[in-house]
Amino acid sequence: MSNCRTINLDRHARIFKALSNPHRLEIFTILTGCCEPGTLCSTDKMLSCCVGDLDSQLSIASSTLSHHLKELNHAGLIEMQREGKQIFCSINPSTLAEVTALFSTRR
Amino acid sequence: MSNCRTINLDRHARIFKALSNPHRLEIFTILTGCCEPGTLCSTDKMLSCCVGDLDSQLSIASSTLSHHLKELNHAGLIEMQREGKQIFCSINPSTLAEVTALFSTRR
DNA sequence: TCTACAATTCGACATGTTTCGAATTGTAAT
DNA sequence: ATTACAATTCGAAACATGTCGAATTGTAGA
Repeated sequence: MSNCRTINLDRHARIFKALSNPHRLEIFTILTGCCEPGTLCSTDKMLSCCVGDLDSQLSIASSTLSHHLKELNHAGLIEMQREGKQIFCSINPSTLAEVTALFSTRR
Repeated sequence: MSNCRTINLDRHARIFKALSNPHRLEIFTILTGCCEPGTLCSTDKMLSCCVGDLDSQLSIASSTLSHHLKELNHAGLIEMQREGKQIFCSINPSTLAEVTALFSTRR
């Protein structure tokens, strides 16, 4: 029988928790380059930007931003890599695909 | 111009917060009748059940369950209606569609 | 090596969340 | 009315989260 429900429950809950804070959701939204549901806008915008770029858009302390980025990263939603003095953030496409699939199977 | 990002941010964050708790996510999963991502399983299962039905599957105090149901309800994810002594819960299809759309527009 | 810039870690505080048991409300049957 | 069942509300305790400023680490250039 085995409960197929409980297997990914904690993992998925962690992903949703990462998206449950308005600032983190905004970061996620900036990085996906997406605006309104139903629209594919800003297709030509950058899909990766450094921590400072995000900092200038968010009106929170940079230490707070750091904290949020770590949460998104630990949830597997974003990737971060250093380039010189800066650290660039981008969406982790496989996690995004996973969450998308999660919803597309529900009615 | 105008920031199209911030409009639904708080609302969507509230929805994700509702899904960020393993127990609430399990309730949501039970009510969608869905199991694993990528599969459309248990198509013939009930998509609505009463609070007691959920209670028997969750090993938490019924007062805690009540609390979680209220959160899901306030986030717009589920609907609840009394039938005699029982209260039946079901997925709110429009919110589910909204969240699904949210992800299907991101790359 | 000094300096400046980019970003993180640390400590502290206020606030919010999860959980329970006990008491309460609402509904229906005896 | 009384009883029994279904579910919620309440109050309290333990725990987690969001936020900041100050101090720290890491990187590159003068």
